Amino acid sequence: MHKDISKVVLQRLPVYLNYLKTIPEKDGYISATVLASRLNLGEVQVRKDLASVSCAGKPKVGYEVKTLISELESALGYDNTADAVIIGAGHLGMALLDYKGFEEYGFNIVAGFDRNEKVWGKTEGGKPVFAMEKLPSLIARMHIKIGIVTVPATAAQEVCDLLVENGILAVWNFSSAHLNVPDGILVRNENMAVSLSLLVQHLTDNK
Amino acid sequence: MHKDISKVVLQRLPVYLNYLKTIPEKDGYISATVLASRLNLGEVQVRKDLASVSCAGKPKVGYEVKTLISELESALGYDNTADAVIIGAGHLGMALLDYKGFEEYGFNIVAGFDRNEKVWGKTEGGKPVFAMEKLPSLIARMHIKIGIVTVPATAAQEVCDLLVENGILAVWNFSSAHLNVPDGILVRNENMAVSLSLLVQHLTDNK
DNA sequence: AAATAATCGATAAATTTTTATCGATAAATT
DNA sequence: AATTTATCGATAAAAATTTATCGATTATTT
Repeated sequence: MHKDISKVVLQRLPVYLNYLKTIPEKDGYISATVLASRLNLGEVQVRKDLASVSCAGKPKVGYEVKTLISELESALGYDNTADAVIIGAGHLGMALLDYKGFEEYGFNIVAGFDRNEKVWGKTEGGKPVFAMEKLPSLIARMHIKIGIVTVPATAAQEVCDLLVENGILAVWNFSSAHLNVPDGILVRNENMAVSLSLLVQHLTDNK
Repeated sequence: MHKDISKVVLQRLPVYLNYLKTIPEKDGYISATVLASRLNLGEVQVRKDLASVSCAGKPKVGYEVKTLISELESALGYDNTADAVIIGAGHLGMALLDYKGFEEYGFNIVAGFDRNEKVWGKTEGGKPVFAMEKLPSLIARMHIKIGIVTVPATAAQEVCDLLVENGILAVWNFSSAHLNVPDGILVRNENMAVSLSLLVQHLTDNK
């Protein structure tokens, strides 16, 4: 079986998956060569990446798109059926609540939570937004291990503490605050400015 | 001067910067050792990363936080403000329009654009949302080079083409669509599910 | 049926990134 | 003033990642 796929490869796999779903060859075959040139990647790199997921490549024709897609999906979604909650139902929280990409990768955002009762109810996508008070019982009942923090920086630590108290093991932090957590709790910071920064860097380099 | 900072390092620098801005030692010194343990990174890695930006580290005490912050900021190019526009004023677009992190790091989202006239006007954060028709003139007048695409996947290519036609050089794509662009145009895809996936991976590994 | 062309997948080389080691240096201590 | 301690920064080693090479394989063409 295919295991131990490295981080960098794991980050590229969705690119392939994403692209394969849009191509006209959907019912036929595609070669690593073609895929590479379409995505502006190295031919060997693509072949090696795909090898970590599939062994159904045939010389002269390449990979059957259909099987490759399902192989990528299972590799990415394998063991990933994880539930998560979002704290902070502002624009970003709402956007993530309704983000369709998660389902595709086996993630399920169960619900959002917010202090402000004006946003309680349902999102456009049909996800519920509850009062903060309901958080502990829901986390416990559904054995949720992942919390997504989309509150303002000033409230982030407080929310984080609450999550940890209630048994959350991993925190995905969208606020700009640095979160202090006990050992064993994983924090991943998402900084939009970083991504934009890298984009701009590239822009000024190539000139 | 410090040049040729690699991509991986470039991605870590904002983590340091971000953290340094929040610490109590703001007016004093901090060592790579302490910084590393606080951020759960390798001591040597931190020292090496900082070396690519600063040479003001003093044995026994470490780096002066104040200077280190400004060295990081200038290395990351946060002095040079870059303007950008957002196409698609749904929840995600709105969230990005009002995202405070950008300003803080020297980026300026000038305006949002949307087909739907119901969202024209101002965001909560005071950023304007215009009709699509106003896009070409605004891009031209303000010499905007960066476009952020937050429309549904079905409209993404069309929007991308429009941006490119009007002189945009870099596209930050939040839709799940694969974008075709001419040579010389940079596309960066943001996939939320990938980030979450990496978080979960970590979670299941360490157990 | 044989020759040709395209591509896979494995192996190897090159490059990049991470981690380890260690002497030099500056503050703190004796 | 000498000694100890903590840390830097440079150099080296290890590990991971990317890129190149090449024989094997399979469809296509002759």
